[in-house]
Amino acid sequence: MASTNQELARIFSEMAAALELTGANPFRAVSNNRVARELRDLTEDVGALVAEDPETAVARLTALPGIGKGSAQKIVEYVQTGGIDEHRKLMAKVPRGLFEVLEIPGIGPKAAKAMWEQLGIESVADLKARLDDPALAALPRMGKKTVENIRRAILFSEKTAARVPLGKALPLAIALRDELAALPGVRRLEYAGSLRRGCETIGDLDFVAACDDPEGVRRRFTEHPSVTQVLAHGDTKCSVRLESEGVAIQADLRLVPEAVYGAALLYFTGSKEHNVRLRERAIKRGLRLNEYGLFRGSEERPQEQGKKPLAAATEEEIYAALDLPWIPPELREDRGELDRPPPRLIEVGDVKAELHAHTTASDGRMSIAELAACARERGFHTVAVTDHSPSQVIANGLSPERLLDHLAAVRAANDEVRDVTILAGSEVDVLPDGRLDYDDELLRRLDLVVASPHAALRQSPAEATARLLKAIAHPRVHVIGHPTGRIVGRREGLAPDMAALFAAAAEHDVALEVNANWLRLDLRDVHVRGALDHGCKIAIDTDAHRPEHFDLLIYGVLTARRGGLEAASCINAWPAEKLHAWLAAKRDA
DNA sequence: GCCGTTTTCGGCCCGACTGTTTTCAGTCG
Repeated sequence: MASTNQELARIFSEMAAALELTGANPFRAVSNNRVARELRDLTEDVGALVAEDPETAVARLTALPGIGKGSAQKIVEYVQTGGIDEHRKLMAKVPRGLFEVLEIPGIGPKAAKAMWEQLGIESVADLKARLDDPALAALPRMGKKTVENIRRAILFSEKTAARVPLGKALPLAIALRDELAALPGVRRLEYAGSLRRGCETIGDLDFVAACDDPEGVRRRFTEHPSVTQVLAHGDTKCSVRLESEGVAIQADLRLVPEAVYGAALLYFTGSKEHNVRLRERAIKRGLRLNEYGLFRGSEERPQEQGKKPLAAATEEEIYAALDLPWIPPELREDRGELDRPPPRLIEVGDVKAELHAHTTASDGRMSIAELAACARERGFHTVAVTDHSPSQVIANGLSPERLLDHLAAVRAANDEVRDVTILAGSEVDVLPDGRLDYDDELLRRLDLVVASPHAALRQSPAEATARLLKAIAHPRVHVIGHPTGRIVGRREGLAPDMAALFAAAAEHDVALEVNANWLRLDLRDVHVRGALDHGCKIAIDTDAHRPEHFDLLIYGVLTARRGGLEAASCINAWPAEKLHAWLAAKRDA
């Protein structure tokens, strides 16, 4: 069941779209979108907040950047009455189907409004039916080519998911990057955009290149075998649609002189909101920032006047000229990163333990020895065997008797190996009512207990909160595995009051997992931030079922970095002695 | 609608590209 926060975020987004479609002041639309974004990222449950005390809730909400008195009142109105009057009025004016028309690349509010008002087009279905109608091409600023582009955009959107999961986009981008970077004359080339920021889904691939032979790189890019359509090919920027390994995605390449590579990389990495903050900061200092560098003065296109930028070659020097330290891409989301010194974010190399992995005893493909070998290959000091508990029938969950046998096998394997410690653990189901799937006596015999919700993932936020709070309070639990059970783009999962979970996890000294599988990434980035603010410990685990799953670690690390995680707060990055002592303390308590 | 080391009113980031137009609006990132 969706949380109040997410419901409200959707409503504010809808109001923004409706405002655009009715020709309202465009800044009002921007503003509503900003509120939607804050709500989406907020880990406190506004429903609970308002229920407790509306006045405090308003104060708390207006303290958030981008939420003013007006929007805070609307949020209260929603919680108290179940709806927002202005939203209802806007919805009565604008057909719902128009929102999906607005989603089509190339169609903005002006075009959608004209189609709707002049031709009565109220949905993508309507639009498709009118594609050959001359009246469509006759609309202002429309024409044959524009209509053709719309037709292709609709076809493309029908066969591809709106956004591609990080785990599919990253390997594709790395392959393309390496291929382009190997061309003669290429001095710098990197992927940028949401991919470089490590976002959980990717809208399109962005590449920035500095090279001696732009034409050669441009040609290789636009004529690449995976390209299905060239959308634009200017001197400095080209855009294509490409399909590869079952992934269909747009890709942009920006070609720049090496002297301004940093400015272009910064610009193309975004986020857009982070860039806006940087430009505002530049203006306050009498400077102007664009993709060609940081310039003195406020004249437009200073690079065309032959003016020399104060900084442009590297991101570091641009941040420095704005009196800022270099900010890691994962933090560039306009979530206050300009107002606090950036942490020394965790890296893949910091992780020295895998604490959530499966063997052939349940649904994994590795023996205990193979699991240990994978850990050793990566230089880990510890790996935990955490097979499923009986409720996971599909996953061949272990009965108490089988678990006891398995424990003995793990301890025997541990005696056989050097330089890796194999821990005997379990991924125990958190049952719908919050009880665990093994009794306490059995749990006491385990080195590590990862408690995870697998079933009843549609229960209400209140039930989910109670369920997970109970698991967190259990004295034998070390880690809560994939706490919400969401699947990126497919299953919403539980929507508990995350702030309440963080407080409890901090109190009971339970670590919260970032499941590194790119289908999960659960906790998600904003949860990590919230958990750290509460003083929680974080685990990053791959939930490995096969050897190659150990390679998923990067996705968990990127997500954790987006939440601001430092190695010290990640139990997988601790030295062996510290980790083992922490685990044992919980068992012996 | 939000916001304020000039401001409680009047601003609100910046440039590339396309397809429409005869100089630029719309869209995108």
